[in-house]
Amino acid sequence: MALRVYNTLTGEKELFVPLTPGKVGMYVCGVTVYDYCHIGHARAGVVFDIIFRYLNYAGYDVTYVRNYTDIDDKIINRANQEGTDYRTVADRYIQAFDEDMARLGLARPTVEPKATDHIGGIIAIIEALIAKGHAYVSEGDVYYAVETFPDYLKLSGRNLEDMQAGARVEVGDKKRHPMDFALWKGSKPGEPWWQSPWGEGRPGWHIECSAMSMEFLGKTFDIHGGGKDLVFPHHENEIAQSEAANGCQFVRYWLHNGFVNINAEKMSKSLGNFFTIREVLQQYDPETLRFFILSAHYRSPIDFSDQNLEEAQSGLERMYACLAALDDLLNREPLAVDSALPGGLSPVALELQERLSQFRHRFVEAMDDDFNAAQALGILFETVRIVNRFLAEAGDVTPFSRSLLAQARDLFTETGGVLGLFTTAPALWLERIKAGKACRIDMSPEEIEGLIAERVEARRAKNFKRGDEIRDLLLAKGIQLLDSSQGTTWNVK
RNA sequence: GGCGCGUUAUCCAAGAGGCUAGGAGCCGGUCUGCAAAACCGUUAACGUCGGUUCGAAUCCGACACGCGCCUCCA
Repeated sequence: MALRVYNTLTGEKELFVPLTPGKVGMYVCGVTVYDYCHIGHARAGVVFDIIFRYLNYAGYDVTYVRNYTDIDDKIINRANQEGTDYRTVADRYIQAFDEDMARLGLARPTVEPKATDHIGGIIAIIEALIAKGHAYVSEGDVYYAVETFPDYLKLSGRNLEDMQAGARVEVGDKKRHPMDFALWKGSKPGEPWWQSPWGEGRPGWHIECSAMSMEFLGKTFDIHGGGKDLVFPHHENEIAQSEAANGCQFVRYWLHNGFVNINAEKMSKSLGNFFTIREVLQQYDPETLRFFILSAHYRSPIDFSDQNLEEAQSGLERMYACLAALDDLLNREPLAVDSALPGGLSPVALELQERLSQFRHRFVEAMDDDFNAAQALGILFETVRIVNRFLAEAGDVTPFSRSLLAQARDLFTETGGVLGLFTTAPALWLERIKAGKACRIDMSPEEIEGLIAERVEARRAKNFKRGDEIRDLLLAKGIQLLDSSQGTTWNVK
């Protein structure tokens, strides 16, 4: 099997063939830095993170570019509101973005360019477009003339007439066609500006991505990604700019991730139904959020809700608990005698051996099918079950069973590396989850320990009534007692 | 209005002509003084109506419902 990806441009899954064998150039639209990132940004970040990781895993030498758009109307507006300058606003939210993405465990892209560091490249493309008759100057602004580019709207599969039918496009005097868009905007007093052949001004939205992708990846490159909402107008306009300026294909494979929904509706600023990443991370572990995102295919919509996050956490806990059990066992000394001759293996051991031998192949098959992480997680879960079964049956550890379990552990580490999971020592992670939940109760650990001690006494005296009373009392406060042969511990439900 | 996507069991969610997806839950078991937790086992589904086919969740058509883009958006 080979990697197949869904290409928005053709509307089909296609065999992935890079421009240069063994190498991949990938550009993903980052963010406009004027506010904190929300869960939608988290999804886009995580989705393209695992695409990046998987391409690396598959042996490609990947150049991954993810930009910051650090000059834009919204940034200027924000700066004006605060009585500061655009640079202060942009730098603040670049830093916030970096913090959020780091917490989500994203690998750093190869390059993370800023639009304002590429004004020269931007101006060069605009000049080329004007020279070729695709753009025109109008009162200090420069506009792209969409009618000069026959392929316009090929990505979103529309045509100019349909777009205008129900369109809410203002017909400005400055534009020749209502769909024309700004490449360069003349600056008003007090606004940031750069010197250009058309006077003082700043780039429009879209052109920065054409400039930065060309700078780092060339005129034609393999993968361009972003959220579905960028298909029109952003990516459509990028195509128009780059292909008209360079006279060659811009991007070979267009990949777009689906939205994050709240109650089956798109999360968006205008609807006011969004959660920032930092808000959510106050309540949920970052890896839980990542796991939640990976539990659905990247192109499908995903519904953000407490129930779904709780379920994600349960699932991830199940995996981590298995890993913790594995680690625990692997840290023990195996028996010297190797009783388990292959012919004498138990059915469970045989099944585990069989599963492990297929594991990598099945994982790759899932990921090769348009990065189907949800299916890959299913394979991990199946392996967890068989490992648990083996663990429950295995008495003493023999060198042979130990090698099987070590193999399982290595496979989890390997595939976890692709999915960005299992980055924490399992016992530590489980402990952290427990501690996080403990913050929600209104009882001190001392009080709890005191009651547990009383209950131990009562049970020793066969006063089960009192013992159960204490148990119920604690449970009512969300504290769950865990009795074991080693004694009683507790956690928060 | 134009263009596109989706509908899988109680819930979340893969799959895309014949092959156990998976998770959470329910139920049963192991454990326990009884429970809980943990682990194991188990259950059930393809929106409606037609069509193609030996065979349809899967392909085709119609319909219903939901959603998205067409304004800034990941």
